[in-house]
Amino acid sequence: MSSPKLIKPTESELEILQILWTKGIATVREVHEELANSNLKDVGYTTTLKLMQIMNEKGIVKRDDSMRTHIYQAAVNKEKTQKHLLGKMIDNLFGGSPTQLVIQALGDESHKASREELDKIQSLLDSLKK
Amino acid sequence: MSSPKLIKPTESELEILQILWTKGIATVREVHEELANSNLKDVGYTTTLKLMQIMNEKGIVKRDDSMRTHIYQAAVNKEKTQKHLLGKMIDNLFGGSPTQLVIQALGDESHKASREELDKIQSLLDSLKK
DNA sequence: ACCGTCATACGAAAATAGTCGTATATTCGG
DNA sequence: CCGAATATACGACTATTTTCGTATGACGGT
Repeated sequence: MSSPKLIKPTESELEILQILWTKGIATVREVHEELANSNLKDVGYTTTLKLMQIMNEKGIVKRDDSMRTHIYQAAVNKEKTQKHLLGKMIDNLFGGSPTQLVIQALGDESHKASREELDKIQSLLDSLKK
Repeated sequence: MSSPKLIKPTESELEILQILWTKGIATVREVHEELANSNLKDVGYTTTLKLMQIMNEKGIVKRDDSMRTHIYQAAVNKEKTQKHLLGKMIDNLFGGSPTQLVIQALGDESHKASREELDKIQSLLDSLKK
């Protein structure tokens, strides 16, 4: 096995992971600001800090603590994590059928796919068919 | 608002909901057996019972308790719930892009879509394209 | 009528997640 | 050198989820 880790980030952890995936590396302060600005999270600084410390213990993130201000980065692969959680959702919500999930996702009115995206899906579909 | 309920079933609750969505109605015993047989859940009977009682309090399921053995059924719509949680996942994990989610889902090795399912997706895709 | 089986109710422990207060150390401007 | 600002560490409190033990009542066979 290449990846012995069975990661299951919590919702808060996912919010942090997203930021790290986007920024590559970040300090606690940066992540905290990002959470505060961009969206739906209004917690104290030490809360974010604690979360990231725990994520570090779990191995979800890595950090460079050679300096006073520690530098964090994601330690789990974005695509792998997406796949893993998606697989769980397929099992938990769609009876193991990815097709049902795909149909619901494509039919989601509030997340419409563009023509371009549809084409992208089409070519993936083509390659799966052969 | 048609649906004032913001339902957010836990993972265990989703497992139970799935069974109820499939069977239509079921007793605690039936749900419990199903959980034990079909898959990844090995808990005591009273655990399942308690879960379903809580779900009843939350309004996630309804029950007919006019008889000694109560009969349960889902009180939340399957498609609505799927859509709701899927939308959350699209936002939380895929940056709001359902396309990325679809691609990951179709590429999931452990949940391969059959030829028949691929055709189903194809026709949905066709109708979206026009 | 009695007993073993099966049902629900209920309380509460155990596990997990999220929150923050406070202590302490480092840095920097003056 | 001193104090304000900023960093991490750490313990603890709260809430939620999951789990089960035990009590109690109903049913069915003998």
